[in-house]
Amino acid sequence: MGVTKTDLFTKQQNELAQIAKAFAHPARIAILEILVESKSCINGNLVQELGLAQATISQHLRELKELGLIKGSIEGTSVSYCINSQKWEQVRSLFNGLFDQVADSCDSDSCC
Amino acid sequence: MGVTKTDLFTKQQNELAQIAKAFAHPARIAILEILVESKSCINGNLVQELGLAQATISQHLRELKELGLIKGSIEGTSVSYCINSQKWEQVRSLFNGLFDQVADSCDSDSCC
DNA sequence: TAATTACATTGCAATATTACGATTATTATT
DNA sequence: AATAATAATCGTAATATTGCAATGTAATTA
Repeated sequence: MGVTKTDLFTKQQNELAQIAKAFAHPARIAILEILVESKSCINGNLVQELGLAQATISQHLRELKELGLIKGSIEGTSVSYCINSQKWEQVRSLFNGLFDQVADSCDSDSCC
Repeated sequence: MGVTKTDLFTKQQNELAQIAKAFAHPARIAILEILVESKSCINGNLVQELGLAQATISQHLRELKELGLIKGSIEGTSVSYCINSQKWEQVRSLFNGLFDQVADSCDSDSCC
């Protein structure tokens, strides 16, 4: 029904899925990459860099902000966005927690 | 319009976003975790483990298989699924490629 | 061969996501 | 205060995703 049955899953599973959604769109990946590179914390010239409308970018930024992956601070008439490196580390270990499990269980060649 | 403008982004950005979608649903996370733990490559008793209908699980399995994250082999009347550890490593480094960029650029406290 | 078992596929309804034009704040400048 | 600049929000259309009942398919067993 297009509605995820969150109650069937653990808190961690739901959390990881929620975060993964942030990465599940190329525009948001692009935004994150731009913010990472220009650590000077750029604002809405994202509209120029990417070819999307202002409203669309703003929407993606909000999603990233709601998940805590980025922070935004008002800077004159514009808004300065940047990576929230603390959250970033959390997310990294959330993913690696899953990734590493396979590495652990596959040290021999017991996998198919 | 609900349609992603893939042509605006790089191949890598689209690829990472595509893979991230695999992780963007708790049922698929749960499935992957179960397959990781029971490296003996379990089949559709997933239906019992998770509380979803058989058709729903099958659909999630197909998505994971199409992305190459899991493999399935016919085993009598049932199907044995397991992690594709080769692809798994690729995915891990795809994500870490992004994650590490922040670590690199934030060694001092130049971030906001 | 008929019945059974285990999955995959199809078709559909409900909800979510993506995108953008238009409008509405908010702050800065004149 | 009026204007400009910048970005958030609203409303809406198009498409995607999630979930399941029903049906189809392939291998196994009686």
